[in-house]
Amino acid sequence: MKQIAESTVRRLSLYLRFLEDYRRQGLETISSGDLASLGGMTSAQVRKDLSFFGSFGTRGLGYSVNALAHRIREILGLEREWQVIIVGAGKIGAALAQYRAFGERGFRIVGIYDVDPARIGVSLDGTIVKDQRELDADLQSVKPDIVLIAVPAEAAQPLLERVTKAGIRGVLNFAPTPLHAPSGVTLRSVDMALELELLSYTLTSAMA
Amino acid sequence: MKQIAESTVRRLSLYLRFLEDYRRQGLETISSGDLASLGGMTSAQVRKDLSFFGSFGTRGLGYSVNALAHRIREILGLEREWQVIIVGAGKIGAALAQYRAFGERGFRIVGIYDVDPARIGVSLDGTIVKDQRELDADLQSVKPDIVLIAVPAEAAQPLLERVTKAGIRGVLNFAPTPLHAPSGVTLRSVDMALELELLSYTLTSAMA
DNA sequence: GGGTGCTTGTGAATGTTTTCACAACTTATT
DNA sequence: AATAAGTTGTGAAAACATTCACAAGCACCC
Repeated sequence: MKQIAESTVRRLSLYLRFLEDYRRQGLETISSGDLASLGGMTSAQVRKDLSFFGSFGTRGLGYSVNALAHRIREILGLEREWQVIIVGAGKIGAALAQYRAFGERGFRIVGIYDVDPARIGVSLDGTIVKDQRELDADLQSVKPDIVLIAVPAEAAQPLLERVTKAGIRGVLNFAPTPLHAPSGVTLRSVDMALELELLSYTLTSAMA
Repeated sequence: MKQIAESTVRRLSLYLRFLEDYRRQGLETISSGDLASLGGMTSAQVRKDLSFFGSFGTRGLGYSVNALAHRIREILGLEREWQVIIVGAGKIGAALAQYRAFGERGFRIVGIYDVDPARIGVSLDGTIVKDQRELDADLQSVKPDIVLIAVPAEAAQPLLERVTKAGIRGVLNFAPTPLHAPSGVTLRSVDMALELELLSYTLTSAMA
């Protein structure tokens, strides 16, 4: 299949949330215009996004809320469960461990690791923090799908190399530093400081 | 000035980090090629990004590390201090309160608020969590520049309306829900669940 | 069963971002 | 002073993403 733009996939995730809202409200159909006004985009954009994956709607009527939600979940790979481990049990790691939105989407936290003896053994939302020396063995035995990096910036790149050598293919990095992953590994970064800088830029430009 | 693409500004933030690394290493000049290989982009991209804001380099030599870093800090609005408050003192709010990377960039946390009596009065990284009923008064007196939203999803939109009515122009939202801001307000969202879904999509497509 | 109103799906047009490619300029060298 | 090596800045081209605009299709009603 042709390469789909990240912006399209990002919107697909939003559509899914709106569909789930609609379902909770007991509504059975939704139009591209409804989705667009919820998400602040145009209806043409919604239809074009969906058209990359097929034709799911009914002309004159719109989309079946259930059918479209199911199809988007399939596209995004959310019909399965993903095994996730967190490395770093500081404040950010702890926040991730108890983050409800992950579990609701099928991301199951199966392990948390740290190097600090003061953190090892502590329970974070029901999961005991393990010694990071057990990480390699656990990567072999548990074979998680995704690793969340929540360690200090300087420890992030070595950790990335360690987990990719162990066969991990998906990494979400929360350390505020750009990382380089080998090809075949999908790396995304959530950089909160950078987001704040973007805000700073926009506020500064708006004032000038 | 012409509208600058968000992707360009995002890269500018990255360049600034690389420049700071270079400065720490005592290097005085850097080429677009150096910046590009650090950030995984092309040298033409780097030069084009910078060209939107002027000509800062010397042909044959490259860019002065100090001068370029200073200029990017100016562009991003990082030469001043920003007063930031956090609403929501749960795990995410607490993680944000102690996040070192904010302070290093001139974002100063001047208040944290929550509605939960169990959290009010607690010190988070030196700042005492205040009762959210004091928020409106403090917005008037402290006049912070930026609000970080770290409340549950269902409380996020009402809170956004409350702070924008009080004159807040910049908001960074961490609740996993799309928000709608009035025009004139800059809203950005960090949606960790959505990032994981993007990862899920890429991993799923790569397998197929 | 035909008409009306609404909504999709999609080529074409437009707008935006990235990449290319090279003249122009700087420094270093002989 | 002339040459060589290196790097910027930038128009033009290419690639990519969004918006337009409308034929096609479906549901509902009379």
